[in-house]
Amino acid sequence: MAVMRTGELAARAGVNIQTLRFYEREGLLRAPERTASGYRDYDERDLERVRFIRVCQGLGFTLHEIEQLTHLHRRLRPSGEEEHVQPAAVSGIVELANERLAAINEKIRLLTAMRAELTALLDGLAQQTPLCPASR
Amino acid sequence: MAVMRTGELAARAGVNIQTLRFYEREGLLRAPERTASGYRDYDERDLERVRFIRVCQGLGFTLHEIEQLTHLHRRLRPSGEEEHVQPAAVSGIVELANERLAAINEKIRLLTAMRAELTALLDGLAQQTPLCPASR
DNA sequence: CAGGACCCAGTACCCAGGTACAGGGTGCAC
DNA sequence: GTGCACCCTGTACCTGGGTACTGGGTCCTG
Repeated sequence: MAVMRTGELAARAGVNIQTLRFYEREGLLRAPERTASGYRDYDERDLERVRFIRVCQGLGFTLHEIEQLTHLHRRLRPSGEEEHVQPAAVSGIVELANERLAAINEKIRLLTAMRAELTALLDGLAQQTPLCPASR
Repeated sequence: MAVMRTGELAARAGVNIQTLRFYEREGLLRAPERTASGYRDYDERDLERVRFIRVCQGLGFTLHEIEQLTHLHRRLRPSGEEEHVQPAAVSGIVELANERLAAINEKIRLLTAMRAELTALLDGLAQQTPLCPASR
């Protein structure tokens, strides 16, 4: 099970094969299992991961920030009881999470303002342009 | 009036002087007036412009997209009557504007989802961690 | 009128994030 | 048992977006 080779993952995620190897080298993507002959064997979670990376990039996060963000998810995720977060590390994690949250909120704020402005401009144009395009 | 040289603009916008010249070369920033001795002379609008560019970059737009976005603003702006938009060009502009608007909405959607997820994770952690950090 | 803080153009360089190429090994269909 | 589509590692290269360096001019202050 879980048979997905680089070519397929690349195609489904819409990235270049070389990009996957690049992400792996950079530590953004886990090193997957290998078949007996050394072929990488990915699963659906890897696909989700690559898509997540691309979405984040489109939102203006750097690869480094994306790594941090993922790290956060891993540390905060309630993944059963075994890997309970040590209290000592909590405050640092929460701090980082709040920082990231603030960055996200700021982006939303700026985008919302941009949207409002662009919408207003379009509305203004609609008013200025007569409904019947032939008139005058 | 309107005396602001490269050094001041760069400092106020928080960018390198070379970056301003780069933006000018790339057509993102208008070529400003020059003093008799050839010094660039910027005004407040240029400062706004540079800040806008940086904000957009932080939101994941490329310089090319930012150029388009600005172009849109210039074409749509109700800047008095003299520069009335020709009906022929309207449909293309509106189309581009709607495209940009869709991109903005998508970014907002994705960021909002990320925020929700991160917030949920933090809430989960708060519950899992007892209020009194010393207990157990 | 000299010195330091600024500006100019031109060109070379740098970093992040990929992308391509070379030289070789699988795997399976015919 | 060979052809073709795929995979491997390693290394070189490319693009976007800057940044630095060189060799010179300006402007103001002491």
